[in-house]
Amino acid sequence: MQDSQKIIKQIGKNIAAIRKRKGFKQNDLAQMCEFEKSNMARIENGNTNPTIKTLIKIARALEVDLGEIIKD
Amino acid sequence: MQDSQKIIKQIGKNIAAIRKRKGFKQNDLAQMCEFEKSNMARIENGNTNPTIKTLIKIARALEVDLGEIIKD
DNA sequence: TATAAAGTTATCATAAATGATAACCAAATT
DNA sequence: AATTTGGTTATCATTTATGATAACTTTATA
Repeated sequence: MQDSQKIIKQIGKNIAAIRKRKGFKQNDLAQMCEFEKSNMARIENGNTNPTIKTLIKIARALEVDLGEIIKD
Repeated sequence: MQDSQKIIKQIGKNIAAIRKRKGFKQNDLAQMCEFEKSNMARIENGNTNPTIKTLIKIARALEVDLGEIIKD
């Protein structure tokens, strides 16, 4: 769906923004979440449809509420 | 992860609560989301790790913000 | 400009979400 | 008790997220 895609893109932007604000590289964050940096890039660019578990891991690594990541 | 599981269970409870409050059956909601009622049961019971797109569809069908669904 | 570092994209394998269908269970109603 | 209705679980197929790896591009820095 086109509208879901917009939200997914926004989530990616949120993650990237928080990550940069906290001074992490994509690779750092990927390692903290125990997944691949290629996956991190896919997520930040909205090129995948992440599971909620993946987003939970990211939120935890960034020490923010899950809501911070999904809000637009 | 065990902690992710708790959040996933909570998300399921949130969905079920909102659905009931709005007077829908699992099957109604499933049809609105254009997926299977078996999948709806899996999600409400926390027996799967839904994608964000799935949760977006549910939030839209229930006419609530995505945040309402993921909050604990 | 060259070199390195960060990010992106591609590819293939594997694990898991969802589709599709059916059977089963629980609760309500007759 | 029987029937119906809503919810749950099981199974198999298909699709897709992610793992794993590598190459490529972009950006920063010497």
